[in-house]
Amino acid sequence: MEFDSNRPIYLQIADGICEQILQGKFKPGERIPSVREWAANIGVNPNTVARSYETLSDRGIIFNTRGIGFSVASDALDAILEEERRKFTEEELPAILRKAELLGLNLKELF
Amino acid sequence: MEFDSNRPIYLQIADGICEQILQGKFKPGERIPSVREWAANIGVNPNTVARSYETLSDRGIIFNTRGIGFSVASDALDAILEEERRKFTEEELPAILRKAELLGLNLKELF
Amino acid sequence: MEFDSNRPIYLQIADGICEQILQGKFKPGERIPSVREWAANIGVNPNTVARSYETLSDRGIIFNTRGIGFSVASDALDAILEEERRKFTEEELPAILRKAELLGLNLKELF
Amino acid sequence: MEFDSNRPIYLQIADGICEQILQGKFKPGERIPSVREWAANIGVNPNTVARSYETLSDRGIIFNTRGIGFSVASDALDAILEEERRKFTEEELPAILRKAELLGLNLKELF
DNA sequence: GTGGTCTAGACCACC
DNA sequence: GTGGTCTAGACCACA
Repeated sequence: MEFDSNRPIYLQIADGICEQILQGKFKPGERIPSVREWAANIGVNPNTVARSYETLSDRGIIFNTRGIGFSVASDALDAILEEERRKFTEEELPAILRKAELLGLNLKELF
Repeated sequence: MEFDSNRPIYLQIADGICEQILQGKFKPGERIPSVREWAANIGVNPNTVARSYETLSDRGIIFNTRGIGFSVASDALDAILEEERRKFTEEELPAILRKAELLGLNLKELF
Repeated sequence: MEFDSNRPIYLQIADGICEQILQGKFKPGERIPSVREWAANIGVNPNTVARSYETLSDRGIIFNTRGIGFSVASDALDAILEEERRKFTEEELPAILRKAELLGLNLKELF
Repeated sequence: MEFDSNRPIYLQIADGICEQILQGKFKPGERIPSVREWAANIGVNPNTVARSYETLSDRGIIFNTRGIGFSVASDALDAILEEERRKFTEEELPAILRKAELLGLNLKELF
């Protein structure tokens, strides 16, 4: 697996998990691979994957069962989409609109 | 001045200067404030501003005259616009459109 | 059965058994369910329940008879109450009162 | 500095910082010691202190200025008290009341 | 087996 | 100088 060096690996791993959830490869309620397994799989240090899982857990997308491992939360899909929509409408879209105006580009023409 | 902690301050400062050039506050051929002056103005370490000026200089937007300071290049506006328009239409806009579709958001409604 | 992830499950199970003894659901001298049975009942690994029983056994609340299983000790109620009351009045209550004062909360109002 | 082995060191460090803020030793807006400095001071690995600072940052109690270090948030005191009050009234107090009832203790007498 | 914590030490971007 | 990230490897509690 390859990573973009401009973004922390642990976040890119988390992104990847989210994507797999959105694509239905990891389903709500199901276990995801263990930290060690996934780390070996993608060739990074287990601590790095642990950090990815921890952030996903904080965001309510996966949860940990002691001694068992991490599983996809039942509302993971909603949580992810909700997160993304918020970021999009509150941050990315306004930024793009502002920039288009600054550059004198007419967005409607570009569609 | 406030900064987004997700992006290096020196780049945000450079962005700000580009914006002021686009808005006509700094005109081609004119000097811009000294590193020290600008740093004091926005409450930042002079090294940071120096780095901003350096990157702008690398991009041909400003230039340095020994003993004088930095001035706006004669073709600064074109340089900025060309650079930004390319990035915008080739990278940012397609990415945004793809994402909007992925999230099931209707862009036209959001305008 | 649901568990608080901040406290080991085996201790939470032990707490539950103590409670049932205090409530009279498990009476002194009577057998309690086997490790396997109880584990299946609450959906937990038998090892975990075994550990719960072990700690209760150490505290003199239940005892093991070879070939029979675990039973509630004759003085289990006293043992539990004595243990808990001491911990409560000497440790927990003073801590709570101290904290309430520190936070500027009036306990009497909160009842 | 000594630590209770039943609680992660990084959380105990965070607790200590909160206490110092409550006591006015670290004031809102002021810098707190750097990660490395504090780590050397209390004799733990810098990574451990970094984790403490990170959790405090997530909780809005301190904030990071790039290249400068961490400082106490302006509303740190409120944030801490708010956190503690919530934990107290929603978790600790109900637990204590429930336990008192189970033990047959009359709380009002104990005051 | 699982994840959680901690250490040691490295490299990096940024100020 | 600062913190952020990553690796390597250890030990532990828990299931």
